[in-house]
Amino acid sequence: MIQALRGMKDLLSPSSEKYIYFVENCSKIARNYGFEYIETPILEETALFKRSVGESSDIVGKEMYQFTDKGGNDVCMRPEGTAGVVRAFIQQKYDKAKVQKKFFYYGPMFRYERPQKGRLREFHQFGVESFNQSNIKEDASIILMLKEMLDFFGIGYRLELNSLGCSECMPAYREKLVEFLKGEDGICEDCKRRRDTNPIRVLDCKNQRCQDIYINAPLLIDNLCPTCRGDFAKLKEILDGFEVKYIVNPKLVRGLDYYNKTAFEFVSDDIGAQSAIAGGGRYDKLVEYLDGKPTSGIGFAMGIERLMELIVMPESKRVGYYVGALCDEASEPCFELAIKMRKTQKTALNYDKKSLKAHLKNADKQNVRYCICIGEDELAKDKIWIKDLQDKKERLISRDELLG
RNA sequence: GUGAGUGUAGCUCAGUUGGUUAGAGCAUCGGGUUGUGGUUCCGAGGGUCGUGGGUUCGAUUCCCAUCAUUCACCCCA
Repeated sequence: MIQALRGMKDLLSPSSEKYIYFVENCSKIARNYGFEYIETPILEETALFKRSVGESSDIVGKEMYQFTDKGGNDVCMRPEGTAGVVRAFIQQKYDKAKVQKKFFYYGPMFRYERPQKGRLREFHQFGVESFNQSNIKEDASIILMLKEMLDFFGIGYRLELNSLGCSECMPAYREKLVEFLKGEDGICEDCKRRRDTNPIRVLDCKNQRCQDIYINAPLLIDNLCPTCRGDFAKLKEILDGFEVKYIVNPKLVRGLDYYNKTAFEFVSDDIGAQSAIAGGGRYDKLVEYLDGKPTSGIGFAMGIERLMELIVMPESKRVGYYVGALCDEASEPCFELAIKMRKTQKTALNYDKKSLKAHLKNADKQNVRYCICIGEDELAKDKIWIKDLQDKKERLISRDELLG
């Protein structure tokens, strides 16, 4: 038997219904905030991700679905959504036009990882990107929008906030941290490796011994330049004004290299170890890295599979019709009737002649509102038997009455 | 990539101290006298006990390998 590849899942009802419910409602909210739908290719040149996500990240280092296509191009299946949107932004020359643009997207992402709870090789994200909005109010409104989405679905979460600094303050801090780490030999092997590749990452190491050591580590939040410090204070002020609860986590780092300044993460305690349900932040240098004109950017992405674990669908009401024949002679009329009804109504049709009991059972199982049956009596009277499964009333009506 | 756990019916699982016809619940289908559902009662179908090898008179059970899957580390949404 051929089965789906490891870490790849088919999406069937009821999960598929939940997926649509999720993206439709998120899309609606995003549109209210002025975002427009964008779709970018799943396959992109490998260089795009190497330069945006960053070669130091594990995503690029070892998790990408990378291969050479038949034309000899080095290509990748996208591991995240931002890079492609930024590429499209530049390709449309919006950077040169200096226009403000807001996009939302959703779709599959690919990372070659070992699957576990909340982590698949093909997974789906819903994300937004906003360009040319350097005002800190945009950071705030994006967080407010994300909060609104999660609140809509009744999802519980914790919001963590940090500032990663900018090109003014970050490099100096990084050196300070590396200096601190040089004197600490008690840290774990992973942290020793990170010390060279991506020192900021040591701060969110899960090893308790490391964390004990890092209590004394310098924190970026204490080393911000005046602009970053001011913006971060302003952001907190706005969020306070809207009564958004958050905690400042000075050890929050984002996994992708392109982030600076505002960084945030929405975390849930109810879905296992992979607890980040949404994450994002500012990336004011990314457009330049990708050969565009200097353009600020900010966005976030949500892990749809992780969110779907937390969403409870509203109870579905009985809707539509079920049509079934009680005798062989009625099967043609039933077929024709159903086809006509389908022009205006959701109509389930059973091709087989069955007992009334069996049809009612089927109709009930399919959660339709009305069960229609045609048998010898109905054919003789040229009427249609219809029962409302909700209020249990039944009657005989004419064809025209039903279709009209 | 590392570690641990699990593979028995469509699903969730029981069971076999190694021995004849491997069980339950749910789901499916049929029926409970002549055409009435979602909560009933009765019945039926459905399993080469993940795959390959080894030990044994005999393996679904013990051993090894392999594959799949789950969880955790790593990483990240």
